[in-house]
Amino acid sequence: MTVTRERALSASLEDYLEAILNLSAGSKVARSKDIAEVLEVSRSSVTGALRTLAEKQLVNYKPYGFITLTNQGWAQAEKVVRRHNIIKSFFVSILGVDPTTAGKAACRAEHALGPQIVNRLLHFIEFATANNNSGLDLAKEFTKFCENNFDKVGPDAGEQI
Amino acid sequence: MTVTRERALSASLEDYLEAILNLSAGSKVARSKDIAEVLEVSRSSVTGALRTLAEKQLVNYKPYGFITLTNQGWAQAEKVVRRHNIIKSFFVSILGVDPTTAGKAACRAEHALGPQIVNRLLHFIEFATANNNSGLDLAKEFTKFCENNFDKVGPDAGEQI
DNA sequence: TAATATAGTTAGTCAAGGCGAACTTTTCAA
DNA sequence: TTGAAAAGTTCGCCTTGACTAACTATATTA
Repeated sequence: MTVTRERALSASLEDYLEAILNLSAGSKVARSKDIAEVLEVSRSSVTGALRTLAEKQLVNYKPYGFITLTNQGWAQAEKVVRRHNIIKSFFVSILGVDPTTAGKAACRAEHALGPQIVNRLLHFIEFATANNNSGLDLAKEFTKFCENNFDKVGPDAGEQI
Repeated sequence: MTVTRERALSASLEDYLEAILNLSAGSKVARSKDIAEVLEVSRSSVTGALRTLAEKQLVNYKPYGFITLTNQGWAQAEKVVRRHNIIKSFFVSILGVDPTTAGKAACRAEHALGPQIVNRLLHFIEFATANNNSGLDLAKEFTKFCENNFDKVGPDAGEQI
């Protein structure tokens, strides 16, 4: 049996994969320039990352050619996106954080939280939804609780962390 | 008014500060060797980090001398520790994650989650506690929910993220 | 107190991941 | 169809943060 040693991707490379997947989904083709724009990185940095990802067989890439994800790369990218969505969803729908802040935080946290915790977050969302259906809206209760106890002076007043 | 431009600390430097605070709290003095041990890093890396932190006036450091936190460094370190504890606490007491996994994840996530979200997590813990007192034990309910829906085959079976 | 073990530092190296400037390819409009 | 403009690449450089090996300072103990 041939074992391909695949080391865990760095946060940075995961970001590139994620961006490529998102761009591919949107417009069918991921252009180097757009990746740079999305990740707020120079075009030359993108080239470097693409070379690395190609070495790892995660993207099909030849200079001046099209950029596509390999099957392996697609799978990896989907995992990242999935993690991202679960985390963001938790922030928004349970914690009541605004989508923009939640998205940015998810971007960073998606590289920090392992499968067990992400799974638990997912379950928790499901739990809240189930509870919601059976009468208790957890998110709403929490929001009310925050309003009563912390938000008296205004939205998110008194942040001192 | 003199403004000291203090750039945000890198994750790595935050880790050093945190380790120094924890060691100081435990044994009154943080030794270079112990920092290396805690962070699983070479002694020379510690020296390098201490030099950087000293430049930023966050530690009092002279070669071969004692290592202590400045007031500023102490304040920063406490923020990091506070963030860490809130996040870990959420993982353990709400999500029901084991303390070891939770601690490691908190270590990584504490650099990724901003004040708003950490605050919300803290509030959520308080919310759960308040609810707990008034009859509904959220954490217990969630655990039950997980057991009923996901843990049928064993603890954390079916992790596919 | 001298010898040695331990702690700490220095110097040199490396890899990752960024950048800008200059160059090459491709595209598109006149 | 040709010549700019846009897109992409290459090159050289920088920073961060880690490492090892070799050195120096401090502590300990016989």
